[in-house]
Amino acid sequence: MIDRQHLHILHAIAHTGTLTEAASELCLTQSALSHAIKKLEQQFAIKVWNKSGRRVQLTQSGELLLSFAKRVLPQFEHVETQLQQIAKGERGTLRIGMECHPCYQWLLTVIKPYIQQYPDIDVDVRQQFQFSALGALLEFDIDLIITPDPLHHEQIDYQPVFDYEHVLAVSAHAKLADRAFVEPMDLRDETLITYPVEQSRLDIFSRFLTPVGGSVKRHKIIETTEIMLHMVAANRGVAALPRWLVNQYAPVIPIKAVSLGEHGIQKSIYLGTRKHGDNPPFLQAFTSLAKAR
Amino acid sequence: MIDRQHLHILHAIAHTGTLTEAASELCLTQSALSHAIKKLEQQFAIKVWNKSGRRVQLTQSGELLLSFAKRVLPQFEHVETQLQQIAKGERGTLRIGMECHPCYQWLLTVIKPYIQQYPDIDVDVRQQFQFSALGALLEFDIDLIITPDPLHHEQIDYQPVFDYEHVLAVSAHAKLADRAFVEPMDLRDETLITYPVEQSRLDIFSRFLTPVGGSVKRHKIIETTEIMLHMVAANRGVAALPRWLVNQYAPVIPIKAVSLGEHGIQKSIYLGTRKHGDNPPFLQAFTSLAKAR
DNA sequence: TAATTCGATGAATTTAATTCATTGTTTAAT
DNA sequence: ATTAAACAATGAATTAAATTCATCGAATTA
Repeated sequence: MIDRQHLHILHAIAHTGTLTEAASELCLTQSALSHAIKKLEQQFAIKVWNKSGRRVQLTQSGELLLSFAKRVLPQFEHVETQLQQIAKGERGTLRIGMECHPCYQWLLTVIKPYIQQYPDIDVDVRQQFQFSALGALLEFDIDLIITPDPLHHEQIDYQPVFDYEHVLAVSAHAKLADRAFVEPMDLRDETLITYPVEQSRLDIFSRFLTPVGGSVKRHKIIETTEIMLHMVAANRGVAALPRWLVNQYAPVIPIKAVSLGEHGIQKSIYLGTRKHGDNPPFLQAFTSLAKAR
Repeated sequence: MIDRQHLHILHAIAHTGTLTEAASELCLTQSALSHAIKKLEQQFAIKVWNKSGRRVQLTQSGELLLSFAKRVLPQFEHVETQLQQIAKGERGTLRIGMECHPCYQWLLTVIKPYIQQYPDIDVDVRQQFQFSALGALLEFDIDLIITPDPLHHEQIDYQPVFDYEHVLAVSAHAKLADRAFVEPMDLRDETLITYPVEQSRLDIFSRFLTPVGGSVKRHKIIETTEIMLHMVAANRGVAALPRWLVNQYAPVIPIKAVSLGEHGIQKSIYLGTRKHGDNPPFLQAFTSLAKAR
């Protein structure tokens, strides 16, 4: 079997002309090279070089191997450089799984400075795991999940990175728009618009309506934030969303944020990572940057 | 150092999914793969895979190595195939050194059937060694010399492949044109045109003039056959050349062949090869074909 | 002609690769 | 819930391979 070492030997021979010099270049003895190539020659029943005087002269097989060596050895070196960059955290792909729709807006504000600071790190945001990113994290398909609902798991480490209030988005012209906050009973005759998530993971149910036996008139599912907000603005329903998100759209879409209950629903965005495994350095860098923000 | 074996391991892992299966594919134990990659990991301070359940999941480093393996392993296999072809004599370059100008004409008639019979053998005819091909043969720069002058050498084996008569080419209108043969004395007042070779290697001197103390009026050096023949036709001199060569040009250039001496000078074209060394099988095939012709 | 340089080679040695035997997990089956 | 089977990791033992050492012979240089 042709081995990388054989290629190194051929290469060294080619530009020194003698075994002895080539050997010292490779920090080996002349004997080692001679034996190594002899073995290759026996394996393939070829000659790699011929003695010509007291130098060596490559045969056709030797020239073939040499040209292969010149082509392929730099590729090995390149891959090794890349591995070293990965080891030093200078290169890699940060694979992020998103589990919440509105988190994306927040994520952008973190990614922007991150990619400037780490130009050789590819950032790969995957939204297809929207509702089951945990499994993907455990399967090493992603390295980080961003979620407002830190489902407890033995091997996952969560860290809060951003606090916000979960509020009710209502049309600026709705009768609830002037209220300082709403009570569960106020939603009895409203249409509630939510993302397509199981009800137990929607805070407006689990932390607002369900505890006091409240309910809504209708429950409508919408996937995209923008359409959801336009529906709200048109007074076709209300939606529970982060306050910062509602405020961000308020100047362009006539909507208003109203607290859910007297004290509001306090939430956080969490970053989830595997406790064990090979978390690369640039992942730590990302979480640090996210927390500092 | 990344080794070819590491790439084989990565490749096997990738399409089996488990160390155990990959190991049996490579005719090794699971332990061997584990140790081999562990060493690589330590060397580069990386992780190549992570355990995910009881399978194994490649990391980014692992994927990098895998894609490299997929790219480079086929190249190794290709080169090995080429080496085997060389070993079996199915592939190679027949490097021929020409030592005589007129031999080229003869060579063409041999090469034509040869390249049809051996389509994977490149034929490389080098004329730059015209007057010192022997050294090139001993230095392994060529594998075969074609020469009418088999300079004896311990390590060179000569075989005659083509007999011909060395004749004097004269203008069709010259007074010597009607002679059955010329004597050395007839050249006393002639201009002799030869190739630029040392005089001792010119048969007209060594086998015709010098033995009887003959000489010529002038000795002119010309490198190319065509010009030489035109000079002869214009009666500007005479030249010693193979009869078949003169006859070949006679229909288009007004020249005539006259024997040198009553019995003529009989010559042969020889093929010279190294007695020892790595003479490839297709070289033997060439000499056989040349002799059969 | 002698001294030097170089590659080849067999034997000895060192180094590296591989296996063996075992452990701890994970998954599937009972 | 328990057990059994499948799997990867690991340290120690073993085997295989690479490398060196010590010479030799051939080629070149002084």
